[in-house]
Amino acid sequence: MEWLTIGDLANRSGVATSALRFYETKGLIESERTDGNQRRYRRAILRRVALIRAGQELGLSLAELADALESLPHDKTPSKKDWQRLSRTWRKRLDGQIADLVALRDDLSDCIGCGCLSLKSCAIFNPGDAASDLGTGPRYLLGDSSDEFVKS
Amino acid sequence: MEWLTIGDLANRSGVATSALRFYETKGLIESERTDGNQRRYRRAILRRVALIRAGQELGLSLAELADALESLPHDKTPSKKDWQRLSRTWRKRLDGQIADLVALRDDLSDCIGCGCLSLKSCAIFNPGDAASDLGTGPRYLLGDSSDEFVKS
DNA sequence: CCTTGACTTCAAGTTAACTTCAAGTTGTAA
DNA sequence: TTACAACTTGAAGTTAACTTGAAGTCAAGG
Repeated sequence: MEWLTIGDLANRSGVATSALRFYETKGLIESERTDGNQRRYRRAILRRVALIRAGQELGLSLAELADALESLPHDKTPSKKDWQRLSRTWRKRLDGQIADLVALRDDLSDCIGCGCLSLKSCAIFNPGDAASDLGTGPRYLLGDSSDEFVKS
Repeated sequence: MEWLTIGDLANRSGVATSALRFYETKGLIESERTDGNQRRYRRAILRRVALIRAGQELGLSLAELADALESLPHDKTPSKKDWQRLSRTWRKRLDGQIADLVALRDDLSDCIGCGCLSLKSCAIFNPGDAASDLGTGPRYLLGDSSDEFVKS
């Protein structure tokens, strides 16, 4: 089995054929065509698809992945260097994500203890250090006069 | 300032007025109306909105949040008990998320070391324990004859 | 040769979480 | 009382990552 059909690739990778075609339109993968215009894939494509799924699990968008995979050879298995460069970058990203979540958890733990009866003193209600990469506007939740608390 | 207009709330919470109206259609928040049909919010709404944003940062969908906030009083500040129940649930969720990411990182670290020249032995390429909550289909990436590796 | 499953393209549909727009109404400061 | 910002609703638009459907073509076994 020198070449894989799109069905073969779908079975082997666990990714739907529709998704594979979609990836191709996005420039994430490439294919050769038969005389009858059907896609045929080199076997190295399996690794590439695996990388895409792994990257997605990391939270990368397809656009970011397209970018990251740009630097890898399309036609053959990436070299050790290729892979190390990529995996080190991804590891840093993971470290960051973990750190953010741990910080959030610590804040939340404090909150459980404090009963969280004041917006002013509660870290959860007062981001600023939090992961604000998705935010649209300012997130200042302070400034309330405190008489609205203490109610339990 | 007994009642907040939607503009006030937007400024204080950092959430756009359009989003606040949207939250209302989703049943996440409530409002009274003036004679002229404009929304007026109790000040306790601030905490509720803050909770929504905090929950989103945790990765909860608005639907899940609507569910979680169901159990909290709409009209007044939640009691210490209310809050502790919620925050403990969320903390568990966070713990899980962190554990998943740490596992992924450890796998990735191994990969950096190994140069990752074999799909068969690499944990990243062989999920199964990985967070498969987003997946659509099976994810078996094994079963390649090994002659496609060792290339660097 | 013929059947049938696998393949092709392109357009439109899906979900989440909003935003934007249009057209009209309200609230308030001067 | 008048100007004008802020408010109202409902519909449509946005982005990501795909899926689904329609209508037609290819490949391989019998």
